[in-house]
Amino acid sequence: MSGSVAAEEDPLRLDRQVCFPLYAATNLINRLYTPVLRPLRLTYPQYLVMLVLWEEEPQTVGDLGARLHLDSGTLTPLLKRMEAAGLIARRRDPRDERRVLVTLTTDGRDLRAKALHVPATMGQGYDPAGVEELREGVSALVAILARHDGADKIGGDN
Amino acid sequence: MSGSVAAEEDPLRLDRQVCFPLYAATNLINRLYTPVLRPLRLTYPQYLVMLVLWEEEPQTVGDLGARLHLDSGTLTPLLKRMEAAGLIARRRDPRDERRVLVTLTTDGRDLRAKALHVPATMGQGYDPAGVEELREGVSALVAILARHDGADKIGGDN
DNA sequence: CACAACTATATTGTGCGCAATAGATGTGCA
DNA sequence: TGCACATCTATTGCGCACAATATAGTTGTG
Repeated sequence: MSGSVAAEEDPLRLDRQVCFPLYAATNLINRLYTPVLRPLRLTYPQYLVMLVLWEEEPQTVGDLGARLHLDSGTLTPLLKRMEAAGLIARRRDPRDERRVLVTLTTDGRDLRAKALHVPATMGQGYDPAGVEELREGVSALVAILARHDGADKIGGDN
Repeated sequence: MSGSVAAEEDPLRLDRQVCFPLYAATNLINRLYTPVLRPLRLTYPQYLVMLVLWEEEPQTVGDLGARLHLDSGTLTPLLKRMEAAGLIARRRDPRDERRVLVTLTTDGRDLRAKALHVPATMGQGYDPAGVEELREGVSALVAILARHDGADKIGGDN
């Protein structure tokens, strides 16, 4: 290769990437959640929707998308599967027929009790302080990324 | 909600989750990479495969999977698309016909020059020290998660 | 040599995730 | 009032991501 020291700073090396560990961690976490969520008959994204609905009800598809950073192309079929599973109900908002209100069924509300152990089960064996630090760091990144997401439709350089 | 102070420590609150910001960041990043990688005719996972191959060649499907934490169910069709795009070649290892060796084509090697700007483009506007700190934190998490991943097939408690 | 156990990749089926687009409803403004 | 424009959800097409399974190849043991 080149003899220059600066050439050693190869920006394309996999272990220089920030995004790759995030990508890998997400895949690995998803894989670890799967067996824990299987008894609840939930996938990880469905679990996230339940977390949001357990906090507040009803929510529109747009509300859920804003909270989870997902769009209708992802949420509509996912919510239909959850509706078919009897966890939620979907109906048009009579005050604004463009909106779809998502509410929990009794089964959906009852499922919360069975989910209470999930965070503890998943968090087992990790240093709580380290995890909290990581959560804050990644959350800050999400806040920045979310500002850029879709921003180019409007302003430009925010 | 409840009057109890302990009840406020709801483990199911979305903003208590560590995994959700990781999930959201990954989706947001993927969305931001898409327009940058489009001129290279690469998706983000395909870009990761190219990063690995630009570092070393040839690699088996298993090598790529170990490096990226993906299995053949994901890689096989992805690699076939990259082969159809003329970026890589796949052939059975004559020394061990079970293995498939993945190599770059000339086009694949040449693409590296066009990819050199990608890290700088994506990293624009971020504090390098903060990014590096985050990278180390998430990488450490990946290392831990990877130990658990598939470990239950063998030992049990690592 | 036989043959069971193991390894590596491929296939199948399901569920995201998103860009692009469509279609229906609401809003503002002349 | 009428009509352009914006908003909200749904649909389509494609590419992951993975569990479960299948298939082909290799190795170890007798």
